[in-house]
Amino acid sequence: MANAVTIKDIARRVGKSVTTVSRALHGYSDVAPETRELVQRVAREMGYTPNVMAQRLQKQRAETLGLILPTFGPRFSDPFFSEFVAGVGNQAAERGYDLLLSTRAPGEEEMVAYRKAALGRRVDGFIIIRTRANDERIRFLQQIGFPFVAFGRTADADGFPYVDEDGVEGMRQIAHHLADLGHRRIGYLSPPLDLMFAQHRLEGLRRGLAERGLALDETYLRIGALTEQSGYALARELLALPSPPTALACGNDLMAIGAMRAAQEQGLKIGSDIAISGFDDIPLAQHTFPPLTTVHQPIYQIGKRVASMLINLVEGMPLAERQVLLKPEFVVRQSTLP
Amino acid sequence: MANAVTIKDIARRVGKSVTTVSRALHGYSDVAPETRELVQRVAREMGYTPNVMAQRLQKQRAETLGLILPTFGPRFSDPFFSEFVAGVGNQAAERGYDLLLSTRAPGEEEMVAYRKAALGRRVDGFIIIRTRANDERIRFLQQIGFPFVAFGRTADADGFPYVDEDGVEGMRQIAHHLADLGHRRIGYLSPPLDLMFAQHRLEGLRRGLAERGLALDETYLRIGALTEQSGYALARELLALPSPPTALACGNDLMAIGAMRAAQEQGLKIGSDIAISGFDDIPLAQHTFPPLTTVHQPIYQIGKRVASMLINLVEGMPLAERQVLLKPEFVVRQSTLP
DNA sequence: ATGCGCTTCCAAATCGTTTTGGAAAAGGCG
DNA sequence: CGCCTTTTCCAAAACGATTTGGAAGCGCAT
Repeated sequence: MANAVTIKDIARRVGKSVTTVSRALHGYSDVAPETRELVQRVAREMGYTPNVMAQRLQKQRAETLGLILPTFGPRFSDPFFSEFVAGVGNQAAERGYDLLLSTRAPGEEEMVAYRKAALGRRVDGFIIIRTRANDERIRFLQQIGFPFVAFGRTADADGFPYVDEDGVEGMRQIAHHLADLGHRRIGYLSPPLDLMFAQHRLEGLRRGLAERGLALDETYLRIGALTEQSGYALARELLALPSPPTALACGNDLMAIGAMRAAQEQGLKIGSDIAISGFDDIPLAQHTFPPLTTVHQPIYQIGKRVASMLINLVEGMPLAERQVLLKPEFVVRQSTLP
Repeated sequence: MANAVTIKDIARRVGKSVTTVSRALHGYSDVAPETRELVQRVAREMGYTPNVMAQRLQKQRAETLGLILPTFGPRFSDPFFSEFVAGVGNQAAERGYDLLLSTRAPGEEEMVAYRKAALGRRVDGFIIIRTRANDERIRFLQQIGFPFVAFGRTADADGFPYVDEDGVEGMRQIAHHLADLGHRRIGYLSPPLDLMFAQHRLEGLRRGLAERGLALDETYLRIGALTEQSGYALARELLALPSPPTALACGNDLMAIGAMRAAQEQGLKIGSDIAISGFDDIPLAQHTFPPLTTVHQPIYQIGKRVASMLINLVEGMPLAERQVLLKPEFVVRQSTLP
């Protein structure tokens, strides 16, 4: 690795001070046009690239956004995350920011990671995802006054900036859909209820059913992890009941995929024998057999939007909207149709 | 955001020089035990956290690994990547490194991203994934002598450090498996052949079939993207042939999932009417219906390993093995069994 | 008293930028 | 010529840490 060209090298080469070189490179008006061009030419010739650490130290900004994915266990592979990360990353890049990524299971170590990154000024702000009803991460960042934008809300309607999709509304539509198809025994596989979106979706289901004069039968309610594995196991339980549900709503697409397998293993024809729905509309949802009825979340766009808001926040620009609640888009596919 | 505590503040508080404080905090032997303890106590009390940018500037190290995911289009969601990223990220964290993540479509902009991150010393080294037969990224990094470790190889067996799984061997086993089941009309959906692993897998298939006295019928060979979408479209083409294949090997699991849907839409029973295999063994492969026969890649472990090698490289430690070729593990599930 | 070796400390340089607060030179004008 | 502006430049400070190269103080042997 050849030794890097610094601004000092350029200064020596063109016979000017480092100040002048720096200002020339940034197009300040107090440097003569010829000097500016000379400096810029020489800089290009010498292959100068600014040392980012030095710039950051001086500017007192990390030009970096932090994103810590809450994951459990190594075999983590939520398609949801990759798309969100892509959105955040691209938006960040567009505005000259880096993306610092970690994965950490919720808990002690997770908080250490936040503390270190925030207090060591490794990042200028955080993006929080998978908000919890009572979210320690958010509490910490609020307490030290560190910038962040959340994808999701918390239980106490605090004033922090967020983007979220209206999960109540989304699941309400699924409830209507299933009820209108004539289903009366409707099961629900819920993600853990400390996750805020899980509460919203459950509430949406309840409300939607109530609006059709139905109530959620608690024997058909199961709570598990956000994985195919868990969806599979819980669906098997429900299908083994003496009078099993005829429709199965799932808290996310991954659980729905697991549920589909469970149903297919029992020889059920999905759509006609049993209706199954998901939530999120991951790319895969179009490619299950049959394709999955679900609620779309424009997750890539949300990633971009959250990143953009955070950068505005960090740079002290005004936020057009501090709190964004997106209308969900219900997508009917064959998995709920006879 | 309260103003940060610096080493200077501590120095003033304990009435010592910054040198002493710095050395006390790092446990140097030339500071009196009482001083050391005093300094450390005060540092804790004042909530001191070192400013990472300053440390990095001084140490001339970014303590950061770079990973640029090559992706096409926004709707990117390869479960493969998320797991790899988790492996890299966790290993990096364990050894005190950050992970700088971007996504960029192969091409001009991608190279700009590499150039900027490398020459601006934003990162200490790169992890290269999805190696191309003729890989510009690798050529560039070799040329400037910048540390990197690849997941995958290139066409010219250059001496750079890598970890890879033996795709030839993996696909050979699939070929044997399908041939031994009696299949004679075997189709193959290949990823683009500029991807090195696609070449290996195709070669493996050819070799495996040859070892059973068979040849790959070129009319059954289709090349497309690494997505369900593409697998679906190509499988439909093959199934529409006058005498369609009875087995379909796919270059990765995502393509296989698309192919499964195409087959199921035609009313074929997967396993008995048509055999379908994938490659990678993403978590989802266990949860398709029927579960997918595939070749396992310990992708999380590979991520950890690659990161670990890169850190060793960056820190000038010796590499136990510079080039690692893993034996693949063939996983038979129901998608190829009658 | 002198010299030597420890222990403990620190001023100053360094990393590579940006910014501050002038200063010198050049040109215009009475 | 003397004065005022404008243009063009730069020395030095700053960002927050680490490292280098001593120096001071002390006890002990000579």
